[in-house]
Amino acid sequence: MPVKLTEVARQAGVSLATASRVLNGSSRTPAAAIADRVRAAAEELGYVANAQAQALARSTTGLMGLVVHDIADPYFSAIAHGVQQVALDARHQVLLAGTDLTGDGGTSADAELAAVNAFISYRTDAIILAASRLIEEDPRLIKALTQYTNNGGRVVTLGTSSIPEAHVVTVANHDGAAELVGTLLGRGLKRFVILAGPHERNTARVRVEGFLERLRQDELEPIAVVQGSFNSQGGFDSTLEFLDSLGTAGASGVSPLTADGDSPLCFLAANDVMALGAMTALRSRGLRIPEDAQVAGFDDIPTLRDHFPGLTTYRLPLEDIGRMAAHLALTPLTKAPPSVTGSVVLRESAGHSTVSAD
Amino acid sequence: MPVKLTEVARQAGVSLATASRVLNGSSRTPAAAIADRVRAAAEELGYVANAQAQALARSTTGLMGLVVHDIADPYFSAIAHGVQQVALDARHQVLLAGTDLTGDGGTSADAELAAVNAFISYRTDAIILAASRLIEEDPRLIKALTQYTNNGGRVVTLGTSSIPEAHVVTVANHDGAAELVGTLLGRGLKRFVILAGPHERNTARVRVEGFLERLRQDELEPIAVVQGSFNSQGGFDSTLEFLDSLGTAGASGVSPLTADGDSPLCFLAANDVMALGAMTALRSRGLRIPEDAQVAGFDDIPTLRDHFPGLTTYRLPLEDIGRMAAHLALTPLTKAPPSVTGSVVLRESAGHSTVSAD
DNA sequence: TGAAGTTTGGAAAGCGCTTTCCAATATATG
DNA sequence: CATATATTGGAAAGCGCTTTCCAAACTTCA
Repeated sequence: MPVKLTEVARQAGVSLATASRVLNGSSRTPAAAIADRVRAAAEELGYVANAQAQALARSTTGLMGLVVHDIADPYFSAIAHGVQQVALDARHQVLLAGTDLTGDGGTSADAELAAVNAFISYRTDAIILAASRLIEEDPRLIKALTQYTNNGGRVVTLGTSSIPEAHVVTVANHDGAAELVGTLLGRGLKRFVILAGPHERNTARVRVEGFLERLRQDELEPIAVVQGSFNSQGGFDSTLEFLDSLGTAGASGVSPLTADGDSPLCFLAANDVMALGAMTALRSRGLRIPEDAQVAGFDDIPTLRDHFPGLTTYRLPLEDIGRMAAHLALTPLTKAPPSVTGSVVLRESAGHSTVSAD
Repeated sequence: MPVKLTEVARQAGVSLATASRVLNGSSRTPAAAIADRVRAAAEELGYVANAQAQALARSTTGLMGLVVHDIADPYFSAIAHGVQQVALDARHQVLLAGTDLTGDGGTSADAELAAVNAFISYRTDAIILAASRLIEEDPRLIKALTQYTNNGGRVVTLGTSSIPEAHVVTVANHDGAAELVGTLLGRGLKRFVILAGPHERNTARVRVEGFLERLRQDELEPIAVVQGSFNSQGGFDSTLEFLDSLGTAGASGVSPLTADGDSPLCFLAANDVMALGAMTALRSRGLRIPEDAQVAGFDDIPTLRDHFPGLTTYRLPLEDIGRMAAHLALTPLTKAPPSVTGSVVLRESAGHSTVSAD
């Protein structure tokens, strides 16, 4: 039903080949007079090239697939934003899929596999896996992606992954976590509760390891490590769980978490949204931040800008990460594979102007 | 390079037609024995159908295009999330574009046109325009979309639009704004500053009109209407601008905004992110919320869950809106076009437990 | 058992482009 | 002026599928 190149060619009185050459970027450029006629005809008829047909003929689609976990999570949407920028510059379209949507009651690994298969089916030129990798990759995923790369597809992952042939944007999850703890230790904090994400998620696990390692370096142990889902609710639930586990033991004073002389208790969350959930939980129990309890996150998601009290965190340049991933996805890697580090950002929620560090 | 149907057919010892019929959902189902052979061959070779070729042959792509403004804005990512859910159920892939990315220094209207043209080129089965409409639609956009719908494409917009043939998800922007103000008035608030979004954006404008109309109904006028961009920064800047415009006039007490006996000043923002920016601005001037100034937003974006003080707002079921839009995009509208209303959510930032309403 | 009806698999014609050859014309060279 | 060399437009062969016909093979029923 849409007008096709044949019609443009007829209208311009040229052959199909000529029309194709002037309209859709070929190495050969027909004479100016002819070209103008073709362009005029296309304009008049409102011709829009059929990208599907072009893809079939060119065997490249101009598509790039992006797999996130939950696009409504600021972490992922920031990355997606970065990806989009590069895609736009490279005149590529981005196909988006989320692994939090498990249509048929499957796991998020199933959702990821389904997304990847869909992308492969659409012959995307590249696939960016931004949803955090699992410790144990699904063999079906590996198989599909291996075949994909063998066929010329490019795949990019964030952090590290056990996916062969994947280009990876290395992120300082471990070292950043350690650095964050180091800074907090330097500000006099000593008592930590770790709000860990799901253990099978690499990023979550690696960050927690970074926390623990740095603590060990100072011969410290966290008071508790609570596992929770990798979102606000997870931070909220874990925090409540921890508070409840204290039982009536600490129900004495205004600040049940701080015995006299103790440094304040600090919750280290595996990411910012968990930290925010934790703050909400603490508040719901009437605890003041940072006086009664402190909180630190990881990522520095953009929405933190308007949070109060400000969340101490480790800043990752999320949009840059998205951009790098997209670059890696599109261009045959010239320089060394990118490695991203961030920096500690101290805000009111922890280590900023604590009682002990002032 | 990827294995194709011909190879599967050969391997299974059947014709191309048969292989196609068993693998890619046809109305005709070959005999069970044959079908098994074909499936086995496909599995063994790792066959993945080429969606581009299918699209060409079937003249339907299974794609749906989603145009948002800024995917990193929680408002849009919530909607996108809803869209994704329906797309997944309908086995469609979603192509994402953002109008905040203006590659070649164009306007966001240019970006939207480019996105729509790209979607048309990829022959998406439907296009959802979630980026807020302009008062004055770009004629090129209208032309492109009209041709698109004439060719069987479906287009969906949010709010209202002057795009002919578009299916629209009506949203209670006006009435919701009025209701919100009504509630605040009922709680004793009388003095308002409106943080308006860009006037050319329909949603922003309509909400402000709702605010104004309800005020007028009580023979009230806002103290000021400040224009700002439709994001956190816009709310921040507008608020500062307003505060500065007060000059030294209010620099006397702790709470320069409230003369004795006055009800507190309340900032009405055209959306939540602006409201959050406003709160940040107020805080930066040492003003307490809600004691010194109050704030209300619009949307109830999911990230509000963890904000403190809680933002009073008008809750819109954003994911539902996304879902509805996607439904409208995929199925030939059976019932009446959907109309979405929300509800006022009172939180600490305004009208919740104000001095005057307690 | 034969005619009519019903399945079932396959051949081949597209779907809308790109691109390789080819032929024709224009330009340069001896 | 004839020949060699660029340049340019067009015919046609795909790209990997779907789907319409057809024909062959079975059923069914009188």
